[in-house]
Amino acid sequence: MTPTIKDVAAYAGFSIATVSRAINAPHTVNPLTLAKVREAIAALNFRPSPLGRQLRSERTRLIGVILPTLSNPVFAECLQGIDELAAAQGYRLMLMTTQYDADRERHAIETLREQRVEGLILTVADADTHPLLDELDRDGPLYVLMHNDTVRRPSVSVDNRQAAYDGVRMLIAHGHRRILMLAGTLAASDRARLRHAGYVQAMQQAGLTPAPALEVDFNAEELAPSVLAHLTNGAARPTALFCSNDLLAMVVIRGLRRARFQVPRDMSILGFDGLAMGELLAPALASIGSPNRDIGCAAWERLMTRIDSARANAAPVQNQSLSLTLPHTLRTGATIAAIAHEPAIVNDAGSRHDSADDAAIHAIDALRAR
Amino acid sequence: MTPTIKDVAAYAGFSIATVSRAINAPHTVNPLTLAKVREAIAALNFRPSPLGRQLRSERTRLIGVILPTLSNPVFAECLQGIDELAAAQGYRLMLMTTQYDADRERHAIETLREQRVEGLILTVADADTHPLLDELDRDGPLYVLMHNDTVRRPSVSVDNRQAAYDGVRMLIAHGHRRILMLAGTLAASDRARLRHAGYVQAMQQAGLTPAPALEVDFNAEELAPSVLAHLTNGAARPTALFCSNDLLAMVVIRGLRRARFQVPRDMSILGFDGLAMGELLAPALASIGSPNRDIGCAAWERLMTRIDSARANAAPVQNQSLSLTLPHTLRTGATIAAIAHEPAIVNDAGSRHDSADDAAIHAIDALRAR
DNA sequence: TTGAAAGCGCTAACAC
DNA sequence: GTGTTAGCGCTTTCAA
Repeated sequence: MTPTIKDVAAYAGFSIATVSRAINAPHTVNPLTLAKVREAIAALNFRPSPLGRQLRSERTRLIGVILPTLSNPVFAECLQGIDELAAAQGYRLMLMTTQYDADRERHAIETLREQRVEGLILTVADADTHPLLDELDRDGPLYVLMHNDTVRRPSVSVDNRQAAYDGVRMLIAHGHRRILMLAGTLAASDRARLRHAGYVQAMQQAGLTPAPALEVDFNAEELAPSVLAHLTNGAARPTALFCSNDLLAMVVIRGLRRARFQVPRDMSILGFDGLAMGELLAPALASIGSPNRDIGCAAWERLMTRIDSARANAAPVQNQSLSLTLPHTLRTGATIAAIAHEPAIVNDAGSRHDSADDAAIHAIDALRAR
Repeated sequence: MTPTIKDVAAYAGFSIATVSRAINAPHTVNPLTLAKVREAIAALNFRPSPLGRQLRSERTRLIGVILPTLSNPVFAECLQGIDELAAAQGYRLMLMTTQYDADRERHAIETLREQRVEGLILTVADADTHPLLDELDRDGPLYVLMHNDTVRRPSVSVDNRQAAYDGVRMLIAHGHRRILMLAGTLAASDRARLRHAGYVQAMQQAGLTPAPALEVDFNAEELAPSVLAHLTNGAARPTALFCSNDLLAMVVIRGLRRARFQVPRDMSILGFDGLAMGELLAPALASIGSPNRDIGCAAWERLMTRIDSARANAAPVQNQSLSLTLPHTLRTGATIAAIAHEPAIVNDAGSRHDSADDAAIHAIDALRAR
């Protein structure tokens, strides 16, 4: 069916070795021979099978990518970055998604390992306590985590604790004092934990009382009554919500709206992820931005570094820390309103500002200068 | 490094043939032997290399997926559907993106073909006039197109012309008479062409004058002044815009907003794609929905059918048409306002409705009954 | 029931 | 500069 190197050799009248050389080291064969071989290749529309090649050389030029889902643009953006570099460097990508399911994570790793991927780029729910990763450390292919925020393993992410801290400080700078954190059903993830820690830190530092993260069902059409009660009832209701991701923020905004709550007049909202989509909302979603594409690219580069050094010598590169932290951004948006009736807790005891955006910008400047 | 079948054989004290049989046809080996082999496999943490296996059996269980981009959730959703089925059926996916670039399309096909994928699922800019697809028809792997709306090739999509027609009729039913179609920079795609054809048909049928599609730069922060002029100037300005996709619609809404145009009061907007995200906007985006996930799944199933029948006998299945059309939906949203000052052109000369949504629902019923 | 051996497509020694 | 040959990990006759 598909022509093999043998067919080419027969057609050209040379041995398969010569054909192989003509393909892989053209300068070592007679130009005339080369021409004939090339003609044969063209005539037969031959393309070398990577299978035989890989079998021989132990190099597959294959990288596995394991993501929780592609429904969240965060991961799609990462993948986009990875794909760009992979294509440019002649690697192929094998993709599997897990929906955060442990069984599927295991299955994906098994499958990709069977395929002899040279490396793995992945995002898991909780990196620290992940037994599969220990396995990989021992004898699996090299890997780099994306988004998982841990110093214990090779990873690329933003500083989730710091980012959440910055974001919540911004809310506080806008005069908010009753700030609640909302988390998706994946409250157990390392990121969610760290984001909550940042929230707690910012609150305490401002002399405010942090609360446990409120879990919200992501996929529900409406906000659960119990959640809505938390958000809207009584005088002690929060004036601002820190949502652990943008998709969640959008769902919450819709839920509030249906409950006749206006954003940001009745409730300020801060998301996390900095989805491009958020800027198209009205009001534009305020969010802590994570450079998803860059995270993908950085993960790729880390992985390549690891692979190259593993190939060169057995000693892994130890002069760089395992985890790489990329800078986050604070995207001010129109979903945050300043609370006027209480004095804002901002260090620069300067002038009051007219618009929420002005205040936000100053708040950020203050944070950045920190 | 990684254990091979030989290591297992040596460890278990049998030949590699027996090990192979123990793995692939357990019932043909002595239970005692089987147990020993399995023990060896477990002890060495052996997993058969698909490379050797594929080399032998000519089956890679590998499917290539080629998409323009993952930044548009439309494609991410398709991929999600494909991935689900692939995982369930023990296939692996190799992904490449093209950014609609012809060179990259060619390169992707070459690469995947080299990898000996058993099939290809892809979306191209324009399927009808695509030379690479002719090549695939001749001697490439089997393929199925997604989203490309053509009867000439194996494909899965919605009926773009009909969908656009339905959508524009809905706008007309809301009393709009000056309706403009906006297209992204990819106005040359088969889909864009058909959507415009549907628009033209709906307009003409209502005795209105269709206009050429107005091209809008997708990535620009602001709408181009020339575009804005078209949309906002004079008494003849359009009252409704049919955007050839949701992302474009969102960009347009933002641009209009910046120009102090309110949606839907000053301009009604209808998108195309039915992105889940659109429902979270405020106002929720009206859109012609395409079942992206299902399109991915259907493409998968078509491909499997083609592969299976190709394997069974050389004769391809001819009793099903090449292209499969999936039903679209009309998602009414708050971005469409009824125009009160002109009588709505609706067949049911019944009662006037209070809200735009009511009118829309009736309009759809009317269309559906057609 | 098990083993020996051939061969899938290719690369890389080594010989000529 | 070119050919011969071994072997990558596996499946699959064919014999025993």
